[in-house]
Amino acid sequence: MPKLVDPHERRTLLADALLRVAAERGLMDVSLRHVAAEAGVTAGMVQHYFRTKDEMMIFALDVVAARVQARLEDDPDPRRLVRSLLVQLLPLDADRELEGRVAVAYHAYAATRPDVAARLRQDTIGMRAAVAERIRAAGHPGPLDPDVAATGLLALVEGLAVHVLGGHLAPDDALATLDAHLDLAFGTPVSTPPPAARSGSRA
Amino acid sequence: MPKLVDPHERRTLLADALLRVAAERGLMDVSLRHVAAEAGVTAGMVQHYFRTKDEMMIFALDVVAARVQARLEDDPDPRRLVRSLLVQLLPLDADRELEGRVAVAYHAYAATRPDVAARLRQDTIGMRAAVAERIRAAGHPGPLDPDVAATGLLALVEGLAVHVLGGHLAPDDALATLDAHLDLAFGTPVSTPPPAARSGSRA
DNA sequence: TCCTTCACGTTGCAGGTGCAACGTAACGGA
DNA sequence: TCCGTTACGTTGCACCTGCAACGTGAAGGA
Repeated sequence: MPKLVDPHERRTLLADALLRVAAERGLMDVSLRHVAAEAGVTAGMVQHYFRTKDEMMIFALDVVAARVQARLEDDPDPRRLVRSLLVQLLPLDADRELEGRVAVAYHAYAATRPDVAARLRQDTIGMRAAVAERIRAAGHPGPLDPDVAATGLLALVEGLAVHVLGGHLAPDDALATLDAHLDLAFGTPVSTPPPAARSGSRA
Repeated sequence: MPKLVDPHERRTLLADALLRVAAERGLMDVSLRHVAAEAGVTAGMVQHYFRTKDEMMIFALDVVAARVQARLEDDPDPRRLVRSLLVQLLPLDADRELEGRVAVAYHAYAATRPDVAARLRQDTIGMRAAVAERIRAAGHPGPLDPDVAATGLLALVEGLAVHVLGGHLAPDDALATLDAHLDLAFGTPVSTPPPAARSGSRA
């Protein structure tokens, strides 16, 4: 065998280019040629590593899912673990913002591609179960059923992410909202720092 | 002047066709020709009523916003009003499911079109202010600051809608989650009906 | 009756799309 | 040294895209 190239590395390189294009110009602008240009390679090479465009899109989704998973460091404290899991789904820094834009784009994309939808669903359901389990493990039952609380937290971060990405909400407010709901989910006393100047009437 | 045609009616007809295409096949499949075919007219007529594709997209967004607004009936009870506002953002029936798919698609689209983003932002901020005001009007302070609660509720329904649309969550569970959080926001006793069989391990 | 004005329909174009087919250079085992 | 395999690069094709340009029929005021 010649050339000895790690295919997975190449595919990951291309997936990164795709994610950059998707985040900056939207999924509608993701084409073989744009991805190739972004990666600095020819369109032919992209075709060499992905037989079809859909295959490339799904691989890119796998890449981000794996990275989110990898960023999770084990924490003995259930609430801290859940919080770190949820916080990294919010677009609080430049990297998460890119991933957030990609996520929104993929949710729209999933509406027409059943296999993409299945992939997203699997991730969501897994996280929900994990969150519910940690809430139960925490021991202090709050006002919410753990399953309801987990469902709510997952949906909440999803919505907060969308609102922050759209510029509807300041990142700090998103974080404060998340923490307040974490308090409720974990049955700890609510300690909402006074919201800065959130009025809603000045726009 | 000949032919006497109501332009707004025609544009709305085309916008409806666009919304159907967007909901069923995704925003990537929204093209002048597809919209025209869905509406049963020629592409030339579409061009006659919208000088550019973007103009058509934004008009369609205005149409749904106006409809959501129009469906709101005044209710003296703050909580009932907020609930009816939020419930209609969930894809609980076929019509709302179409609108939900459109909304997700537009959120992705807004990432690249600043004017679309501005339109969405305006709606979100308006609703947030309205919800916060009603929570305050209700009188029984709950565990959450009204602004935080309003922000949370809006983000929650956004996320719940995404999860229901993706098949990650059953509509009933979404509704139960919303009601539980409404209880918290309005400071009323939590009355979560026992969740049916929400396990998360059966998918 | 004419003739302007509106409401479309038709045609065409330059560019982009996914993808198949084919070419080729280089490495490594035989 | 030969030769098969791998890793690309190149070319081409059928199709779709938004949009401009132009054509046409009818309605209604003059």
